[in-house]
Parts: sequence; C-alpha cells; structure tokens
Amino acid sequence: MADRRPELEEREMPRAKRPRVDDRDPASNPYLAHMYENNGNGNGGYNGVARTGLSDFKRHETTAAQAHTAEDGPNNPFNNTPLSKQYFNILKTRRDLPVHKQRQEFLDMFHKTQILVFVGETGSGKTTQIPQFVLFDDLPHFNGKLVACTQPRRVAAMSVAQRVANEMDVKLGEEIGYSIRFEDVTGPKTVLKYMTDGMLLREAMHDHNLARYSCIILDEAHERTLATDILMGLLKEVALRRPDLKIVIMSATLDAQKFQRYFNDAPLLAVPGRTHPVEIFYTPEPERDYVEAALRTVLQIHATEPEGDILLFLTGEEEIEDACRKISLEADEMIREADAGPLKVYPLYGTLPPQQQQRIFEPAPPPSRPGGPPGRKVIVGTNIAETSLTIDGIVYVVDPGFSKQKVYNPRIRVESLLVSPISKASAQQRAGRAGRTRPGKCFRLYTEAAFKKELIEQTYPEILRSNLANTVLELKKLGIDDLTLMRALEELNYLACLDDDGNLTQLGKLASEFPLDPALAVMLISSPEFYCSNEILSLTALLSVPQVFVRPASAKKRADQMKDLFKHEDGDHLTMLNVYHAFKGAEAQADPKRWCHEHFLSLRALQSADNVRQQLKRIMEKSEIDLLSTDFNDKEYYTNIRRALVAGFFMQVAKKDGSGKTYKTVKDDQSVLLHPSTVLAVDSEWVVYNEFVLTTKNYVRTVSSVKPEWLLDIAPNYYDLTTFKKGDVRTALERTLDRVKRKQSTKRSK
DNA sequence: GAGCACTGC
Repeated sequence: MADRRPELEEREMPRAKRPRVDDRDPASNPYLAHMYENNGNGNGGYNGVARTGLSDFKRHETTAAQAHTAEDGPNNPFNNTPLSKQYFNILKTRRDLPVHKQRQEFLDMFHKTQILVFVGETGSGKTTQIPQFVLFDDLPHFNGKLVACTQPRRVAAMSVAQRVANEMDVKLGEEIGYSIRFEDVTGPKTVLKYMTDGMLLREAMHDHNLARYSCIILDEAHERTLATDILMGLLKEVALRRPDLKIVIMSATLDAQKFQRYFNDAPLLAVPGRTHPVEIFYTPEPERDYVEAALRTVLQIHATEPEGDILLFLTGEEEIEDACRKISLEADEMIREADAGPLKVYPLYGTLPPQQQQRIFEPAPPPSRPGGPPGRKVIVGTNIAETSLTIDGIVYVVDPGFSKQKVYNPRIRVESLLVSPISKASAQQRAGRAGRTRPGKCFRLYTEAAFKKELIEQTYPEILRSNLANTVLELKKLGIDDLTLMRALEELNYLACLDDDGNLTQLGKLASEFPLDPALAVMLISSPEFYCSNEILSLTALLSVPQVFVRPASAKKRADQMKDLFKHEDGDHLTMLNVYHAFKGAEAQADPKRWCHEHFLSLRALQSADNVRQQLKRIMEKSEIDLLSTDFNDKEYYTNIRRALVAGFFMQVAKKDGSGKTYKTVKDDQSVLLHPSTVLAVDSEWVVYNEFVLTTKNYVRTVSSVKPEWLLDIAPNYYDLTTFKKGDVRTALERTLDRVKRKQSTKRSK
C-alpha cells in the first residue's frame, strides 16, 4: 500500500547491510552473537533486548520452562520495564487455559517443522496464546521481522490485539499492534501484528515473499474466507522459496486434516476447548414451515425449560422482524394465561444500527414475582450471531438449518441471495453458541438423517482451495468449461485486464492495485480520458459502500421526497453524485449527523464512502493517474461522467424491449425491469446498470441512461458488429452506426 | 412500485 511504503523501506534498508542470518542455528550465527554481547549499546540491537529475559534464548530452541521464567518477570522481557500487578493477575488466568498445558508440545513441533496445523476448539485460548508462544521462540525482533496473525474480521483483529497487549503489559500499537483497512496501529517496535486476512493478501501483492515476516499464523482457517483460502495457496508456494518462514494454520474444527493434506502432511496438534456440553435434539419428521416450527420451539422452551436465554437463527431482516412481533404477542398471552415468565425479544442483523445491535447485551428480565417462572431474553438473528457476535448467557439455540447465501448462476451470470441449507460446520458452530457459559441445548429443526446426509461438510467449494491455473488447465483438458471461471476470464479479457493468452495486461496490473471490482477499477483508471476523474473517484467510492439512501417503512413518502431533492434526470449515478457533493458542502458538514437524518441519508455509508475515496485517491496519485474535472458550467460536465461509466460497465447495458417497461440485457438477453427505486424515467432507450438483483422479478438497479453511439465508440471490441450476436441489439447498433456515418459524411460534404 | 445474509481490501 502506498502509505505503508516508508516504513517498509526503513525496515529493509539496514537489514540489507547485515550479514546473512542462518535462522536454524542462531548460536553459530555471528550476527546474533554480536547482538547478545552488545547489551543494547545501540549497535544494531533492538531496544535493550540483551538486557531482558530473552537474551539467552536461542531462536527455535527454547523451552516452555524458559518462557515461563521470562514471563514471571519481574521485568517485561520485551521492553525491560517492570511488570504491573494486573499483568500477574492475567498471567494466572492465562496459565489455566487449555493450550497452556501443551506449550512444550507445541514448541517441539514448531521447532521440527516449517508448517504446522493447530486445532483448538473454542475456549482453548489459541488466538491469544499461540502467537505469544511463537513470539517467545521465534524472537522476530532479533531479525528485524514480525509475527503476523490473521483474522477474517476487523473487529476480531482489533479486540484480540488489545487483549494480547494487556496480557503482555504493553501499549497497543507498540510491541503488539493491529492492521486493518483504514487503520494501522503498529510502530517500529511492533513484534506481533494481528491483521485481517485481506490485509495480508494486499501486502503479499507487493511483497511476494512476505519478507517482513518470520512467522505467519492463519487463524480461523476453517471459516474458509476467500482471502484465507488464497493465502493458503500463496503460503504453500512462499514456504518453498523461504525455508526460514514458519507457518501455523489454526482451525477450530477437526477436519483440519484437509489442511494437513494440503500442506504435504504437515504435523497436527490438537488442544481441547473449554466449552460446556450441548445436547442436540432433532425433529423426528421434517418440518414444512421452518419459521412456524421455530416460533413454536422458542415458546415451548420458554414454557418448560429452566432459566437461560434463547438464540434463534433466521435468514433475513423481514423474517426476523416478523418473528419478533409474533413471539412477543404469543409470549404476552402466555404470561396472561399460563403464568409464564417475562420474555424480551431482540432482533439482530447486520443492517441494524449499532445502538440497536448493542441492546442484545441487556440482561434478561427478572421474574415478575419472587420465586416465579424465570424471565428470559430471546435473540432472533441472522448468521451474524454465528461468528461475528458472541452473546454470553445463551443456553438454548434453535436452528432451523437455513441461511441466505450468495449463489452465482453462471448460465445467466446472475448473483443472487437464496435461502439455502447451512453446512455441517455451520450447524456445529450454531450449536456451540449454547455452551459458552454452561451446559446447553440445541434444537435442530431438521431430522438427524438430514443432518448426516443432506448437509454438506463445508460451505465453500473445493475450487477455492486449489491452484486455479492448474484447475483451469485440468478442466479444459477434461473438456469441461467451468462456467464461473471461464466467464470471469472472459470478462477480464473484455475489460482488457487479461490479454488473449490470459496474461495480465498493463491495465490489469494497474486495476489490481485498487481494492475494487475490476469494472469499477477500469472505469476509474479510464476516467481521465473523459475529463472527470475527480467525479468518477467519488462515484466509485459511493458504489463500493452500502446504500446511502435510507427509506424506513414508517416514512417512505418523506424519504422519497428528500431523495427527489438530489434527483438528476439522467440517472441514479448522477443522483448519488449530487448527494455526495451536497454532503461535502458547508451546510451538511456543519452538522453531518443532523443533515443526514433530515435528508434520509445514511451517515455511516457517506462517511465510509469518504474513507474509501481517500484511499483510492492515494492509489491514483501513486499510480500517477490524473485527477481532473470538466468545468462545471460546461454543457459536457454530466455527459462526460456518463461516458466514463460506459468505460467500465459496457457489459452491463440493457436496451428497452418494444414499447413496454421491459428491458433486455445486452450480455445475455435477459428480460429485466428498472428497479422501482430508480430516478430514471422509463423512456430511456439504453441504460447502463450497476447491479442485477433477482427477487420477485428481475431488476437492474442503480441505472443511468446512455447513448448507443457511446457503446460503439468506447467499447468497440465488445460491440464489434461483425461478430456481435444477431438480434435486436445488433440491429439497433447497426442503425446507430449508419446514422453516425451519414452525419459524418454530410458534415464532410458541407 | 421494491426489500440487502455475512465478511474483506
């Protein structure tokens, strides 16, 4: 990343002058010996290392007992300052954690092997303790390197880093830091860095050998995020080039054998967790209506089970709000008629404002009279409650077995959200939520046979775990054109990011610098040609964040009126740009919170767009892409912006079909309607769209009107009329071409 | 005249 550069150079330069370090035999290493002797005299040593409890540690030869002694103080082995009372208090609890018993076993394995798989169930302490075990043995600061520990989520990276900083009695951002998008809390002293997996992946783009790191710990590998999967593929190759790099793959589930196999039978260490047993119940017969069955189960738990809160998993906002209403109603009746305890119901989903999300942590209501039936809280949530948010006090989990998942249909090239059965791994994760504080129960609203036979093991497809190039080749050899992959390659080829041989082009290289979808990146990179890169920069940021328009069910009309204030008749893109410009205006900036509220706009989304814009701007400056604007009074101001849209989204164009309201997509001839939220009038003949949504009907959303001659002019390869498939679109474009030619010839003859 | 599960750069 651009803003990371200076620090990288500072780290790299002195190292280049140093003698080569043989990591496997530090005792025989003249450089390390030199460090041990010079007690922090400033001769290349790290901050008083030699004076601390680590000075006689031999890298990759340490023992648990040695680390134990160093941890006992009295001074902090990493900065030689006296350790606090709080430190010793935490130390005691840390030594009770299950992983602690196997510290020596871990070290033995860590010494012997380059790659190691570590399985620790929830509550084992793996995320906080293993990186510290590594730190005391890998001693990254002796080599001017770092230990990295990746997390799939930003909040986890931040909160775990804070926790470990407390455990090690250091200030966050010094010896222990974290790095997430838009936030780098690390410094020159940092030895252990928690970071998001995506962040490490970005760094790897510029540092192919991950040279800054002496050890990389991939945590929560079982979650199989795209970034973790790609990192695993990458690390497998980096390991060959860098025999000195240690790698630890950490996972929560026992099918970690898959990871072992992937890393050439890497050794595995498993540590039990500290969770309470969860009893699983299945329904004897399949349920026809899972929402109805879920409500029944929740109410039955409330009526018959002892004290303890309930967590119900449903699939989306509407379903959850509806269920909350029904549960509250039924519970009131139970209280009146059957002397049931009070029941509080809380919804929980991602788009819920943070304050409302926080309400789930309110304590359960007390019994309505002393000695009466227990009060309870019920949380009805999406799978955000599966991994992202942990709620203590949950004793009962109700799992209907469904979640909304992104499904890509390569045939019609549409991505949509579908309610689908969850995987076994998810089901286990959900059940585990019942046993965090005491033994719990999980009610699965499907049969045991269905769990065993119908649920897939893991949610992510195998393809993400394989070397893609190889997979493509194999698929081709087998005569199978994997549609998803082939279409992706084809699109990148049309966007001129890949050449006809599948190699990365200059444009492709540049596009990969941006944390954006390729079409957005290409639009942004091309925008100076249309004299509007400042505006496209804003628009790109806006298109990369959640919806800026807020439309609460209680005030739809007023929200729409406010939106009309920003309306631009040429489409939603320009309307969004108007919003952004107004938001950056003096009036709005005086009190952004109030202004957004009054105008039914999401402050969070706009601030986030601002953040993204700044980041993209830095990358543009670094890549020397000009930032320019057409004069606002020029009549081409808005036209230029719409033309720039076509440079990235020429494949997402729809043409009006006959005289009605339907449109046909250029790409696949799909019938679509303009989404009702659009500001565009239906008389636009050609539109460019940002998104295809499949709900009750096929819609294109965030649309702007464009002219057919722009398509021919800006994307001639895609709209090559000699090869373009026959049909309505081609006929219309041919007519356009004739008209343009006629105009040119009449001009010439004049 | 509609509805967006969840992450991440």
